Amino acid sequence: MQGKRENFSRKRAAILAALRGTTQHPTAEGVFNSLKPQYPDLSLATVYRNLNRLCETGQAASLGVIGGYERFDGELTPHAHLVCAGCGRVVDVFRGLPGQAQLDAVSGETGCRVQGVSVLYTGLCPDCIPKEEQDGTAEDQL
Amino acid sequence: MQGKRENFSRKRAAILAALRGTTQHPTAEGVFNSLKPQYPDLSLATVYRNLNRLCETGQAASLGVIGGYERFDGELTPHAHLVCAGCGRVVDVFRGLPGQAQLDAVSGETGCRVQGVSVLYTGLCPDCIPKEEQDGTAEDQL
DNA sequence: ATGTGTGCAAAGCTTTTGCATCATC
DNA sequence: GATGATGCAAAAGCTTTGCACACAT
Repeated sequence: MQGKRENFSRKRAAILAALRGTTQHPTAEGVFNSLKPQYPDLSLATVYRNLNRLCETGQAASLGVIGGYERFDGELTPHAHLVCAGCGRVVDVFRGLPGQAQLDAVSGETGCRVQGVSVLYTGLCPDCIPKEEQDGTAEDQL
Repeated sequence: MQGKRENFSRKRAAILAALRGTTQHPTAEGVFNSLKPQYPDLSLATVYRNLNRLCETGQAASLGVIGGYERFDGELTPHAHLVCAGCGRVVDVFRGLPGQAQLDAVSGETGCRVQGVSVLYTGLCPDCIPKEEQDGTAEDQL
């Protein structure tokens, strides 16, 4: 009642803010956990509902299912991602996207109208490279 | 008794053959359905088990989860894919992969050791382009 | 005989949904 | 009051797993 409209849903705004405030590409449960302290009555269903809604309205994006969980992203600039095989972390990659020439090549090869691309690299993040180099100690750390 | 070993598992061989004999990137259930007539006692669990095993042993590949289902591929040549937004079909794309220069750029930008890439285009296949152009009739055909 | 592969059914897990309630305007 | 958002719990849906039995060498 401050004269300003409450932004419709405080929790939806918080979910979007949580997404924008991290580069971790969290899962629904990750978002839920990060918000739970501040919103003790938050429900996982609400997080799912709003995450989907934010994606539909173009305010957020989904990376798709990685390792069994759908991961979400608040960064709207076109970019690729790299999943670390060691720790599962997902890092942003701004240089690994196909250029217009490649999109044209795809159109030409397939006869399809290309609308978008999603590029997912696999590799080892800087933290996990040394672990891998020592030996096979880097099996399963979260 | 033919002197030759039975290839260990006839059903596993059939599953791999089914994968290699199509460019449809089927789901587990798709493989199951295509083999069921010939192997009436085939179980979906067997398909899942062998599909996973074939991927682990490098004889097949997984495209990841697309539209809720994991899709599999018997084509081992590195290539990208395009998912048609109209009909859901997945078509092979052999020209849309990042080159070594891009991989190096990713390494340089992120400090990660790049091991692989998976590229997924979105668009409209030749069959669905006209449908889209007429009007919005192309909502939900399988 | 021994080790694998398989069918069946149950369990697992993430995500969605129904419904009653609560908040917002 | 009407519309939209939420919590809770149940349902849904794909995939995995346990176990007993069958098959291959």
